[in-house]
Amino acid sequence: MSTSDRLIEATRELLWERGYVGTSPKAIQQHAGAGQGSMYHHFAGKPDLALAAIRRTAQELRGTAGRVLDAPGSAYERISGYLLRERDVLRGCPVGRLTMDPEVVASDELRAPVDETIAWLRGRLAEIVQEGVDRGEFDARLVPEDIAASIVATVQGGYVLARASGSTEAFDAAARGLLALLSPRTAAS
Amino acid sequence: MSTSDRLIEATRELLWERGYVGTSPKAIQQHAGAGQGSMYHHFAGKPDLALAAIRRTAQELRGTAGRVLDAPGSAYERISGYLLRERDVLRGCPVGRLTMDPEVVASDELRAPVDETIAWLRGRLAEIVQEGVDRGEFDARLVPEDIAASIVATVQGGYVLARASGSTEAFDAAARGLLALLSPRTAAS
DNA sequence: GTCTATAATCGGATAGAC
DNA sequence: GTCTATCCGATTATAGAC
Repeated sequence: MSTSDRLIEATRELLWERGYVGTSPKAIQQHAGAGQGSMYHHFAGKPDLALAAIRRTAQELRGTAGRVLDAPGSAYERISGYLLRERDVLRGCPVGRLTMDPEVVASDELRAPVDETIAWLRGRLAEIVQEGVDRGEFDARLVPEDIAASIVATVQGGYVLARASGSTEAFDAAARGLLALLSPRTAAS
Repeated sequence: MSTSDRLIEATRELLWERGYVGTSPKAIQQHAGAGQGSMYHHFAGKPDLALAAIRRTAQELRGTAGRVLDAPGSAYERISGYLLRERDVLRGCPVGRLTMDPEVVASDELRAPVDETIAWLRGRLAEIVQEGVDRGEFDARLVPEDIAASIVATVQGGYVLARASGSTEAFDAAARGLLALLSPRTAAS
């Protein structure tokens, strides 16, 4: 792995753990095993490095979520697969987390990959919900875009509940609750 | 308002806006119009002041949410009132936000009011869902604790979606989506 | 490409005068 | 109770040698 790569990876870790305001160039250099001169040779500064790290994290999330959502199965099964997929719940979402960072939100450049990733996820889930409606799995009165937003919000909020309590239990409860509401069996009661 | 109060209020604002790691004693003093000596006379330091601020914010949230949840009406109406109540969506939740702060989560003392507030909210919502089940408003197979977690997660995650896109639209979509799934009319399809 | 030196400002306080 | 002085390390770089 090149020095540049190690710097990006270290930044990804620290952004996930401590956010943008909580991450210093010095900490990045120590994690990457690189000196100051090295870091400023490869990147213009903290924002530049953060942008590279955020883009890579966003790309990775898209890949991981995409694979789950493209899996075979009914709409309900794929949504269930997304909600219940293995996660490092107590670490939170490496992308969603950035929305709580004042400097990320204040910068159009830093926020863009976050916005695009979440917009893509909502869009992909809306397509799947639409398929479910078309196949008669879900009530036709449901608005796919709204349900998609609820699904993504449940996951993002699930992280908040879990971190508040220090336990993954709340995340799982929120996911189960949403799935019960979405379940063809329950809804057809 | 006393100097002590002004310090707490300034800290509340800054914690909401920038989080714990992003808030410096100097910034607090400037916002409060107080000198350093003044701040360190009233509080032992940044963690002490933050604790007072977080407790006050938690208390206020409990009051506001409690009033909405204690309102008259069916279970669905009260949940709907909670989800759709007026909020400063793009600022996010002043309590939930703290769960993304590494130093808050690392401190049992600072995390406690956050944990208690969210646990209380989940409990109160679970009671309301249970009432809805008892009255036949909701499917009896629903697990009230799980649905309550989904409701709180939808709100907390709604803030994330809204801040990612820079628009309140996503929050509203997530709330509508969950309400549609919860709606006696839709569920009875 | 990487290293060390230097620097201005901030962070988070303590000490003591008033 | 509030103010000013002082302190030491961290932050976020830039400059120039190697």
